[in-house]
Amino acid sequence: MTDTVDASRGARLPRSARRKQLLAAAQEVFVSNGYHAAAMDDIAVRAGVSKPVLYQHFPGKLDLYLALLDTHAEDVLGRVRRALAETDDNRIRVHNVLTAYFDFVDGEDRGDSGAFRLIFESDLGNEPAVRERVDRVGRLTMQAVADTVAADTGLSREQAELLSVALTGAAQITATWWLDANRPIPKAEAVRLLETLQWRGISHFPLQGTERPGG
Amino acid sequence: MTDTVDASRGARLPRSARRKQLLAAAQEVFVSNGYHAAAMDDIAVRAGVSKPVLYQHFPGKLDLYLALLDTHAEDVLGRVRRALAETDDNRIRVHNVLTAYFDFVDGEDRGDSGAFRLIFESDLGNEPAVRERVDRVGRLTMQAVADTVAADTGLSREQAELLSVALTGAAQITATWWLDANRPIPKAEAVRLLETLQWRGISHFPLQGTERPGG
DNA sequence: ACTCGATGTTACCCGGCAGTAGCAGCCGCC
DNA sequence: GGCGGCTGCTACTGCCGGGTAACATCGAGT
Repeated sequence: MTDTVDASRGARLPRSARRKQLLAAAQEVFVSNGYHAAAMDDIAVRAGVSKPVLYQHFPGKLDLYLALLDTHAEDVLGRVRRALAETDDNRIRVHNVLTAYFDFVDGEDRGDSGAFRLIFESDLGNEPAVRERVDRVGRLTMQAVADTVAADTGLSREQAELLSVALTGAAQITATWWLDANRPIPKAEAVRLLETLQWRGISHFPLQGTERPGG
Repeated sequence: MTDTVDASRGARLPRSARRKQLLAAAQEVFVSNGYHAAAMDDIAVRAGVSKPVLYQHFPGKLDLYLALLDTHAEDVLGRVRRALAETDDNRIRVHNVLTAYFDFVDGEDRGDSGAFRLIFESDLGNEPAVRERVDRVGRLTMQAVADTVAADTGLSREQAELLSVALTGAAQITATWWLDANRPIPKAEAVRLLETLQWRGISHFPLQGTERPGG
């Protein structure tokens, strides 16, 4: 998108501005190539700068990656928590959480091209520091949802967590799929369909005995 | 688990037996380290053999990985398709698909330790050959479900596909989470809970107007 | 028991890339 | 107006790991 390259090759920049620019360049390269296929040279060139400059701002490749990861982890986490806190109507909560995931994935507003892939599709899950951060996002969002589910259904904590994983996981997977499929239907419609699906599924728990065979 | 190493260092084996053994060793290493952190030396040592033997059976690291990927891709795909074909009762279909995912992930019967991670958590998604195979599994399972959903709900193809992604995605994510959380509840109970959630969600589509606010 | 080919081994090559040493130019400050 | 330090660059090192060349060993057939 933004060809930051050769616009200002050789120009001096204050530290904080340079840092932001490097992070932006790194994000583009990491997102489009993944961690392993991304060379530090690529990132430097992308930022219109040479490699040692990168090392003046970040001690190593992993640290650079983690800095990005942390930023976006806080972003999703905040969105989901706000989605739940904004109301006490559970149906609206379902709606808001779905919207949160779709907005996060669809970085239409921000220039943020595909930052969500760093978290949802990292190719560095075996690095402990990365795994810890990725797991943390999943765990905390799930628990935020599970708090409500457990409180309002009377299910055990384990049961509530399983259902919450189903709800947040579906939101994440569908949002990603919707984007990769080039937005086959409008965002609002996608959210509305999923909201109906999930609300019908979760709203009357734990009433048992919905036996109704046939197709 | 099975320390195939040094049991028979130096022993000659017929080609097909050796090949199976190499695939088994490769799977263990790829699963526990991921593609990038797995060295061909590791795999060879794991199989109690030296590196060139590996190259007598597979032209390169990627081919070895793809061979494993193909095997397990067919496995899940077959399980889900059978789950749908075994009945025409849609509620049982939901049950069967969930069971298919949980059984696939929980390789209790086979020695198959964590093979599902190769497909659901590959760290080589940027390699086109890998991406193609992983996408194919997701796409075909989704479409198999979407065929039924579209037929029985009257939704548009795009809408049916979105909901199908939600259903299969939730099955995949919850099964993986359940295993990683060390099976917090029995498999049958997890399936039953999710079956209820999903069946309530999907069964009466596309009836609109389930307005019922409040918590 | 000698040969021949399949099976294995040791020991190497070499390319890619993270990280670094040492040099060059720009700017403010006395 | 030249000196110091900050910003940046070119050019290198070192290592890890995929892939290979050349040599060794076993066993079947005659």
